[in-house]
Amino acid sequence: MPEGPSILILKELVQPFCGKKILEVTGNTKQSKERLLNCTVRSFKSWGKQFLICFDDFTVRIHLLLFGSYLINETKAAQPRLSLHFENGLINFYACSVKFLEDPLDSIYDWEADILSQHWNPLAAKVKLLKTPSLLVCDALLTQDIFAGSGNIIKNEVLFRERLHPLNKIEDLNVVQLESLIDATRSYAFDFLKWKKNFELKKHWQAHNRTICPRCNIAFKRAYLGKFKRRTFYCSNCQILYNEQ
DNA sequence: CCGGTTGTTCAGCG
DNA sequence: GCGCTGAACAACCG
Repeated sequence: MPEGPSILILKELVQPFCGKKILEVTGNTKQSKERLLNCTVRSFKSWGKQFLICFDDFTVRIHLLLFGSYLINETKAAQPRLSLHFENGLINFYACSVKFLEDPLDSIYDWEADILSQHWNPLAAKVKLLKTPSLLVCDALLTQDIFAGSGNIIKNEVLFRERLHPLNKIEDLNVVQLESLIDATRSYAFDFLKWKKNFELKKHWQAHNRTICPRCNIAFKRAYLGKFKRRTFYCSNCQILYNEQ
């Protein structure tokens, strides 16, 4: 379910509850959810994969992790982790992390790191990458401090588009390649968003979960690479490794 | 029915 | 304190 673009869709869908008071709170979260009763939602925000429900003096952070899901004005058999009831409907969150944030969001989040934000700052991303020259590109695209909202699908698709082998180090890319990688990540995230809204995301996957490279017609390599050891699909022919040591 | 996964955190260890 | 590893969490699909 949840890479950054999916959280943006969630944020859009809950807008009818912005400014509304919470009339009932249920769910199996261990957090003190009673606190939310009679509170008015001031805004919904997001940072990368994190969904933020903002109140006057605190924020609820929802992270869907790998298996989390939500339903709006619907229920299913599973017990919700957190359920918020409003006069005009309800939001159910399942299998997610729920956390109260007490500090101002500006002190917690670097909005410029969110690949989907209007505050996204590609130059800041470049500076961060240049400070971690030995970082593998496959790991860089999963590092939330640099590319908040990017996940394993975005990683595989961006590396394919950029014709970069996942085991390249940042220091082995020239500045043009580095800037192109940064721009391509944001650009693919918005393609992801558009396709996801149209329920056609998978149809557009070129590398992720694919077996044959659409450019070369040879078999994709499939391996668990980098410090994150996430599933990586790549073409050993057209995704180039610039420094094989 | 089992294996696998669009993710993160934490304990334990060297 | 750091980096690394493994475990834990947990739901749905094929």
